[in-house]
Amino acid sequence: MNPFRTRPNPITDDGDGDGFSFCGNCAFAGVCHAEGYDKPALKELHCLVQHVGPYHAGTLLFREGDPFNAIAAVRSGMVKTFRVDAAGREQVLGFFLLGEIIGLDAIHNGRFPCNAVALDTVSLCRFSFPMMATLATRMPGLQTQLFRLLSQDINKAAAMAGDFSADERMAAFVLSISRRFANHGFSPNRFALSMSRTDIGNYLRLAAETVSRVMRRFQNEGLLHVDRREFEILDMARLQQLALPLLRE
Amino acid sequence: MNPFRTRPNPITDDGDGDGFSFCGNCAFAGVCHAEGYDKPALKELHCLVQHVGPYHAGTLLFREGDPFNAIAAVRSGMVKTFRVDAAGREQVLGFFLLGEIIGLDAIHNGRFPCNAVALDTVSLCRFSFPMMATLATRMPGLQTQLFRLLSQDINKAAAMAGDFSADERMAAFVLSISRRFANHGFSPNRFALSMSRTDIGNYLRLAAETVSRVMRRFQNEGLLHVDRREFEILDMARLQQLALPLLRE
DNA sequence: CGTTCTTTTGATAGCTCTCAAGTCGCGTGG
DNA sequence: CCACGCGACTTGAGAGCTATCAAAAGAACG
Repeated sequence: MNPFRTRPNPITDDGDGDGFSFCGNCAFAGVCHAEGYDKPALKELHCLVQHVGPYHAGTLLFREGDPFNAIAAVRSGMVKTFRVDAAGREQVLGFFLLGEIIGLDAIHNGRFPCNAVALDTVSLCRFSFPMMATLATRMPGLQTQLFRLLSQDINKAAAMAGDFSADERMAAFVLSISRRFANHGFSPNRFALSMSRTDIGNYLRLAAETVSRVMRRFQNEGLLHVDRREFEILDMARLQQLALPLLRE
Repeated sequence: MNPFRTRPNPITDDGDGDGFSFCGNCAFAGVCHAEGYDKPALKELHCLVQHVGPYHAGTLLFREGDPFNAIAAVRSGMVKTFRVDAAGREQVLGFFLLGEIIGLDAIHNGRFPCNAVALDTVSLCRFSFPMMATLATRMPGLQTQLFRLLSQDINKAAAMAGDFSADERMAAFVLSISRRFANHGFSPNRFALSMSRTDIGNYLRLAAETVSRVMRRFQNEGLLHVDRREFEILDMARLQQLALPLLRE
């Protein structure tokens, strides 16, 4: 049920004859390059990776309160993490794209503070966190990268906590997705999202109707073109200007 | 100027004949107890501590963009971290009380993403972060605690990012302060804050006037008594109920 | 080709902000 | 000791942004 608890598959090669190739997209790629692919420690890092999935859209990857054993990097697809409050309203904490790390917020209590669901077909790289922490002891670069990733998530969460207008939030959201796609060699101007308007709204703390209205206005003003869940950015500069209060990197 | 960059004082005993006594309030206290006070590694941890301060109210401890060298634990007083956006509006990221760790959000970029100011007379324990990371390599308990503290800050920031009413935010704020004081043996029902209404508003993403109005209503409803900056909680249960959507620990 | 979910669009209400004025506390100086 | 002045805080009135409610249009699914 919970792929973070089980060990469904042994490590499998991606089938392209190079077991390391997929790693170029991973948040730990920098560690690998810094250490050099030939070091024994790096082999250990790869040894504790488990490829899990694919999971189809809607699969619950873990549930709030589940014991925390592992973090995971997205190998393909998109993941949404969220909580449901007593009133039944859903709070989306984050969307996770290729290479991004899920589960860092679970370290604190040893339990996941949120649920995670696959938004489309998702494959993950699962890292046992106790093993990773032990390895980080002998691999300072890995420790540093873990600290950085954790620290980065603090900043991401803090950015969302500011009080910004619907326009600012929407612009920042579209830009953030654009940049994260671009980081992996995809077009920064055209991309498809897997989440619903409701998901976007719950993430941005806006009603789904407001998301729809802001998008409409952005289209009317020539900022972007939206066709269902496919986005095209038409005026990157103005989007950046709008998102300025919210984005800083 | 920036106490996080300089080394004003060598370690000094608190004057009570026990150099470790102040540590009971520190976020790293758990590490010390777990490791045992006699271990050499623990001595090293204490060796990299620098007592800095006191700083008087209003002193800028670091500034957005300053290079990051060290984290710090609050030894006495209260600290506010904040950013100022292009429009000149101040966003308060956090208030730091006795024993709480400042600067974890700076690891990511190697620069402080925010400013920090003393709200009253403040003393700190400064920890060189590079040295601490190195030490964490030989001291798994310290590494674990650092991971935990970072992860905790993600959750704190995420909690602030939800869309909650002014009442919920205010109740959660008062309760949070109360609990943090209580953790150090102070009364959970009576405490004095060092920050202004404006600071509270900028932290809770509310106008200062709204903070004032909510407090007035809380007083009228018998939830608490407020005299200038002194607070007394009169109905803990109802406050907790109000804060429920926001607080979870 | 109907069913269902998502998305859009419109009308209205509500929460909080903004602007403005007044009050209070406190330090300064007469 | 008291008057003054400044900053913090409170209180009120009105506006604005976004949420909510409602309904229709559109895509996806079998």
